[in-house]
This record gives sequence, structure tokens and C-alpha cells, in this order.
Amino acid sequence: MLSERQRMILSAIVDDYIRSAEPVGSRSISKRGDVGFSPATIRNEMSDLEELGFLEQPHTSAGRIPSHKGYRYYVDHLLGTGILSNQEVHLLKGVLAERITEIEQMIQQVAIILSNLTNYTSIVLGPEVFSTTLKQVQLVPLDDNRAVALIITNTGHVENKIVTIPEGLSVSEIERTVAILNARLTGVPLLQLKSKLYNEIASEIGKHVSNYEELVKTIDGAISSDESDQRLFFGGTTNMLTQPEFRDVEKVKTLLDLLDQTDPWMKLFANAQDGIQVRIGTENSVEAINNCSLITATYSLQGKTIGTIGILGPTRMEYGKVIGLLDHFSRDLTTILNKWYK
Amino acid sequence: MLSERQRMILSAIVDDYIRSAEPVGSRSISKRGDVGFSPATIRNEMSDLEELGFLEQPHTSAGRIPSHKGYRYYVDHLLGTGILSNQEVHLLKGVLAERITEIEQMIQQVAIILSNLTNYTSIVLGPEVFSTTLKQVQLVPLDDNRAVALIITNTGHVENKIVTIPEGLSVSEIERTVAILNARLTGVPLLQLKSKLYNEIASEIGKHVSNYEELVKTIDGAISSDESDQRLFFGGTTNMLTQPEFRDVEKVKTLLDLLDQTDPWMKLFANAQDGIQVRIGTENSVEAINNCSLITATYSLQGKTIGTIGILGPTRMEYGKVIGLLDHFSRDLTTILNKWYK
DNA sequence: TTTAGCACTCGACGGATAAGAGTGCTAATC
DNA sequence: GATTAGCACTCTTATCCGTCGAGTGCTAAA
Repeated sequence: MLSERQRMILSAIVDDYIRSAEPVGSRSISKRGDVGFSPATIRNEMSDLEELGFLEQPHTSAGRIPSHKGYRYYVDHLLGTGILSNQEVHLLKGVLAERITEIEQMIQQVAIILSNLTNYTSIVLGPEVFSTTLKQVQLVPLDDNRAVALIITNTGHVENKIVTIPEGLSVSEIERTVAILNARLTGVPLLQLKSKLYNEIASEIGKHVSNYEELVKTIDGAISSDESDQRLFFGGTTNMLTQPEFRDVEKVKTLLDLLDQTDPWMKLFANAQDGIQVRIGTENSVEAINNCSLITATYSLQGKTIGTIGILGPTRMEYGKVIGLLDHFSRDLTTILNKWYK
Repeated sequence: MLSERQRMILSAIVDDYIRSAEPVGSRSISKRGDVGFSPATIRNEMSDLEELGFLEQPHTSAGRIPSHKGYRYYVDHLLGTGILSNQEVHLLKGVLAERITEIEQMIQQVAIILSNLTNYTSIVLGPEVFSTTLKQVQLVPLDDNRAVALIITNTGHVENKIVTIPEGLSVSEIERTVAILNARLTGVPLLQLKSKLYNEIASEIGKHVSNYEELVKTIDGAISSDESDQRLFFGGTTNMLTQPEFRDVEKVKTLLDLLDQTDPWMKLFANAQDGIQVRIGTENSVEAINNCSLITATYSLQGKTIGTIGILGPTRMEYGKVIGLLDHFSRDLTTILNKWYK
């Protein structure tokens, strides 16, 4: 569809614009050396590229900037895979080599490192709520009527909740209840615990415990995790402020308010495909980041995708570098996790 | 020191400036009605007040704005105690009435409510690290070589850490170790756990366990809480962006970067006095908030101050309202907590 | 097909001017 | 003696206007 020369020029424009954040003129392209044509020729091609929708002009007599379509073409066809610098590889290796007992801690570390390396904002969805399953429930007595319920997941995460034990329950009743829970709920995804509890298990508990309604309610309180909020980590939220597109405080506020929320990100990540995915500008469906791009990568455990890590930057972001980093990282992380849980 | 008239004028200027964020002129004061003098008279007084250091002039022929000293005088001598609106009282009562199993959750709720009510940023130091003591340690086996260590504090907070148990330890050795820990560490402030472990307890464990070095190391990992980070909650961090003094992105970044850190706040809160404390501008010692004011209140349990809640706003903040809110809240919270833990 | 040349467009920058807000001082008034 | 009206003065802000430079689009020549 595009001639070789047009592709060179488009590539040069996107590159330059990513670096400078200013409209790119024909002269500066010509001077770069890698496109050996005069400004006039380049101007003609640029005019064509604009007609085709790959470029835009902020106003007559300004240079061109890439349109969303231009970025898309650039990402799909023109991008050389970024090569990581030694320092970057080193840093990532460092994080992944650290001995950490929980996946989440490691993920969080990686989020911070990535945001530092890229100077963009990183958003990480920890071990996927959708696929995390229950491994074990334990009840540890605290005092006369309270206990700590431990919810242990297959990803090695432990969550604790303080529960008040309904009056008049004998120790054996409690023990039996916990045994039932473990027998029936092990392997069940966290999100389904609640419905399973009410639909199947409540009645079974009823067979062994007299006043079981309140008990079931207590269990409900313990297992209905409020963790879904906490599984979303952000790194380098203020990095965006250094980008020239956020010189306006209004825009900053819109973005930061979005970063304070959980829902939009869950939705954005819900339909993330495996592997690297680049969503440019309005492809993101969330209005507040219509002039941003979101690059996501997934990591997996035992062949199953369990989490997503994303980098959010202006549409004018360094796609090559970020994709390279995410690719490298998601592979490494997957390898490590699988070795770990073998 | 100041005449009655000067006090009225100073008060009027501060009030107006807090509302408008613009230098206040003699004419607008005169027109307010509560100061029944002509602009000329007021001008003379303003000139005097400036000489005394209570007012400042951004430039000749602009109105006056309060200096730090002016705010200080206003807060100390001119401020009528703010009266809460019904809605505000209602909201606070609502939060405090909710049945929550952990102090921290409640504190966090309050932080959010307060930042919404004030439109400033709230910073809350949860149950004080300095005074929180250990109540109990429990070890729950997970699989062959791993276990969950539960650290239970006197404030009802439970923290869990996954530990890898050193090879070659018998069950009885582990049990004995836990017993020693409970016997010797109960009631010890969290911050002192580590030193106590190495100085007193390590040797005692050595008597019962052969290869005790690695075990002590593991215990260290479990008790050295990284929670100190998580005890600091922020609410409404983006509220500051709506304040006109933060129209400049640079300032926003400085502040937000500060809000990402923990240390400065710990230091700021470390020397918080009991009751309400107002620190204006440079009184804060942290440079990044030299044009902000921080109002803090403490709450207590069993007569002992256990936490601090602060509201951060521009020096031009609504002192009356915020002080009223904080006062009301800290009393209520203290009452509730004490009823709760009775 | 490519390029040199040139007229044209548009935003950025800087200086000049006017408007407006507010002061400080002086002299008149209470 | 305290208060106030009046007025000149200062400083900021907005606006206008001309200039400059970057960049384009078109035409004609190579």
C-alpha cells in the first residue's frame, strides 16, 4: 500500500516526533541523512501521506505530526524490535533474581522498575482474580470469640481477615465447618467462592451446625475479598507530568483521577490478549486517555495467563523501547514463576 | 499588640483572601460592611499591618495578602471555631457507626471522607508504629517447608508473612521457638522487636535449637514489618490540583512526588503534639510544602495517643472549617475506639 | 522524476499602548 | 486628632501590531 519511500519518510517523522514532541518539517527529515531526498520531494510525499490519513497538520505552515493511523502503521510495520541496553537487562534480572515469597511483591517491584526505566506510568494487574483459586482455608483462634481466617491461594498469596465467631458454637462444630470448606472449596476460583458457598455449602453446613445462618454470614465476610482493589498496582504515576502533553493541569487532573480508580483499568485489562498488545489513542475506549497509548503484556503460570502489566504513555511514546522491555520482562517473569511453582 | 480595628481588618483580609485567592484591596474591605471605614483609613491600617509583618504586597499597587505571621495571628487569635454543617456531622457519624473489624479500615474511611469534605488532601498515620505492641505470634503450616507467620498487634491488626522454614528443624523445635517468642516478645513495641530478637532472644533459642542462626534470620524476616509504609494513608491527593496555587505543573509534581514518599510524613508527624496543631508554611520544615499548611489532630486509645490525622492545604486554606472538622472527628474517633476496646 | 525557487500562510515573539486596580500622600472635613 | 475625599503615581494585564522564521504548496527547470 505504501511505497518504500513513503514508509521511510513516515518512519522518520514518527521517530523525530517521538523525540522532539514538535511537528516535523520536510527540511529536518531531509537533513537526517537516512532519507536522501530534497525537502521538496519529501513535502510531496508528506502531502500524500496526509491525504492517506497517516499524518496530520496542526495548522498550515506547521510541520506534520503522526495521526493515530500513522502510529498504528508505524507500530505494525515499521518498528524495529527495540534492543535493551545492558543496564536495563541488568536491572530486570536483578529484580527477578531476588528471592521474594509472594508473586505480588515481585510484580510490584517490576512495576516500579519499569516505570523508572521508561519514564512512563506502569499499571499492573496482579495474579488474575479470575483465575486465582482457593488452596486452603485456615482458622486461627485469637481470643474467646474472635479468630483470624487465612485464605491461601494457589498463587501463594495469603490474606487474613478477622472474624467474630457467632456465640454458642462448639469447637468441634467450627472444626467440622472448616473441614467442609476445605473439602468443597479447594480449587474454586476466588470470584466464585461466594455463590458456591450459598448454593452448595450452606446446606451442608446446616446438617452439622444448628444455628448455621449466622455462621454462613461470617464465612461470607471472610471470603468475599476486598482484594480486587489491591491487585492493581501503579508505578511512576507522576512520570506523566514530565511529558510536554501534560503541561496543562486540567489534563493532569483527569489522568490522575483516572489512576485513582480501579474499574476502568479492570475493564481495559479484561480483554487484553495474550502477548504484547498496543492500543493507541482512541483505541482505548476510555476517554481520559484518548491521547495516550497503552501497551500491555501478559505473564502466565502453568500455561495459563494470570496477569497483565501495562505501560501508559502519551501517544507519542517510545514504542520500540517499551515493547522491547515488556517482551523481555513477560518472558522472564513467566519463566521464573514456572520454575518457582514447579 | 494590635488594635481592635487592626484585628478586624486583618481578619477581613485573611477571610477574603482565603475565599478569592487574590490580593485584597482596601476598597473591597470597606465595601464588606463589617468594617465601617473608608478605603483610605483601611489603607493606613494596612500599611501599618504590613510594617508589622502581618501582610505582604506582591507588588506596589496590588492588594495585600497575609504573610505567614498574618495567618498565624489569624489562627491563634481571630478564628471563630468552625461549626460543622449537619451534612458533615452526618457523614462523619456514618463512617464511625459502621462496624469495621480493624482500626485501619476505619481510619482509611475517615481519611477519604475528610478529603472529600474539605477538598484538600488528607494524610493519616494509622495506629502508631511507635506505640503498637506485639500481642501474639502464630505459625500456621502451609506445606512441607513453608508456613504463614501471623503477627497480631494490640490494636487488633493482623499481618501475615510467608516464611520458609530452615531444613532439618523438628516440629517440637519449631513449637518451642514460637513459645519463646510469645513469652518474650508479647507487649514489645513493633519497632523494637528486631533489636530485642538479636540481643536477648537469639541466644535463648540457641539453647534449644542446634542450627539456630538461620532460624533467627527467618524470624527476623517475618517480624521486620514493611508495614510502616502501609500505615500511612492518603486521601484526595488530586484535590490540590484544583487549588489555584497549583496551576503550575512543576509545583504539582513536587507535591505529588512528596506524597509518594513515606519518610517526610513520618518525620512531620513524629513530633505532632496531642490535640489540634496548625503548622503554617515554612513552619513545616519540609521544603516542598512551604506554601502549604498542615493541620493535624491526634486520636487515642486508653489515654495513649496512637495516631495522627492531617489535612494538607495551601496556606490559604479554610482554617476554621478544617479545625472544626478535625476536632470533631478526633474526639468522636477516640470515643468510639475506647468503647470498642473496652 | 526530482529539485530549485518563490510566494504565501501561520504562529511565536516583542514592543507599544491602553485599561484597571490599588496604593500613598496631601489637604480638607468632622 | 482622627477620618476621608481627591489625585497622582505605580505596576500588572490585556490587546494590538509589526516582524521574523519555519514550513508549505506550486511551478518551472533540470
